[in-house]
Amino acid sequence: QVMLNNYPLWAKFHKHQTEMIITKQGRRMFPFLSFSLSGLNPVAHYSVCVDVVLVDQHHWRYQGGKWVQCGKAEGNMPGNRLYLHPDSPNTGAHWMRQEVSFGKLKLTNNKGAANNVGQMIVLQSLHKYQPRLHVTEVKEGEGEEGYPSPHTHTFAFPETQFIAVTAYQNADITQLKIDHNPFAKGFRDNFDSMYAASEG
Amino acid sequence: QVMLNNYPLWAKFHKHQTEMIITKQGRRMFPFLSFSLSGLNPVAHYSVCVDVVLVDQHHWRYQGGKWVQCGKAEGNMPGNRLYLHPDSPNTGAHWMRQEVSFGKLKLTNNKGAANNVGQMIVLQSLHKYQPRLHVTEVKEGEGEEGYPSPHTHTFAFPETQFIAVTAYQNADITQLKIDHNPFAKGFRDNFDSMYAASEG
DNA sequence: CCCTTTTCACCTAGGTGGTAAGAT
DNA sequence: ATCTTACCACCTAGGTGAAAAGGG
Repeated sequence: QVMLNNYPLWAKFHKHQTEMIITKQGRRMFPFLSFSLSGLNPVAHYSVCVDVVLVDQHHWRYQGGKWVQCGKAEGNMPGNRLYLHPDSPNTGAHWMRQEVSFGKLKLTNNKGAANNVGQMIVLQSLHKYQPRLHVTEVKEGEGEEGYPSPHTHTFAFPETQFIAVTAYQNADITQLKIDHNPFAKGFRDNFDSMYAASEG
Repeated sequence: QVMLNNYPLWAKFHKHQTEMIITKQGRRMFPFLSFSLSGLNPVAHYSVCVDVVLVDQHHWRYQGGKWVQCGKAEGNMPGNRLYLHPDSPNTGAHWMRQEVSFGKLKLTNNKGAANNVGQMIVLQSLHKYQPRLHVTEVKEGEGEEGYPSPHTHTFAFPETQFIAVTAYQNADITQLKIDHNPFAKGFRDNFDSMYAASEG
């Protein structure tokens, strides 16, 4: 009923333990979440959103080339952890017509950014997280859009788990980002050598 | 109840008879439509949209430095002329909180683009148009969003009238666009001379 | 002849990781 | 010592009018 798009890429990152940068002004995820939905009622209305929850109750530290647990996580986290898909609410037909992507979702460590509800997800650095997809049927007149209600279906793909960081720890992850994120093209080795080769 | 933002700029263009470029792939308006709404019920739901209607039934031609009428307009125009604000539907509080802008609205002469409903407004070159703002209270469960219903309020500002063109006719209009549209900065005279002056 | 389309250099706007400085 | 922030060069993505080419 729900498929994770770009699964092979997610799997490559997951094999090395995915890291996602968080900044004060907010940083996009890469890879970003994208799903294909099916089995909805084409004429019913749904809201679709993503939230991000702690996988465990530990700090993590990158030490000797490995991620290791280290002490307890801090108490209740302040800040928003829910991101409503900008198309919400919309019909089942709309959600099934094309992939449902969260390319503009941003992660931040700025607790004050909780004001921008629906803009950024507030996380804590060096904690491990699991993004989840929620598909909620909205019966018109049932209060505000978006927040998971009794009629919500929730989906979580372990391949999308990540550790929030303020700087990359594992060089393998850095290289995967550089190789696959178009905005990091400036850091690709092959980029210069393409032209260097054609000059000889 | 509705105010046209950036009125002084619109007035400057209007004094010279505003022109708006239309292209196959769609061209943004400049200036773009932006309104401030007040007097709505903060908890009621509204859809907000813009449409563009013919001002008269004539072709226009730019001749001898003046716009002159010239023959009858063509019959019924095919294609979409309605642009739903991307935030629609939303609460009165939302619409009143900040200006309601249509900066991404695009104008086209491509009749086949009528597929992209809500993306582009299809117009005919060398005809004079009046954009209109529609604010529709949406009672939940009343069919689809957006199209003006019996409970719609409509507003039209004569200062926003324009003639659709595929290339600018009046050099005064071209200069106003260059002077005020940030994306046309490359054509501003002052741009190079700023540096030239500081070299002496 | 008049109008439209295509292509271009030049911009705005903003997403990358690297790096060095700052904070604890 | 470890983690965070600010700034940077370098990229993607796409909005400008000019000018030349295309079309009826």
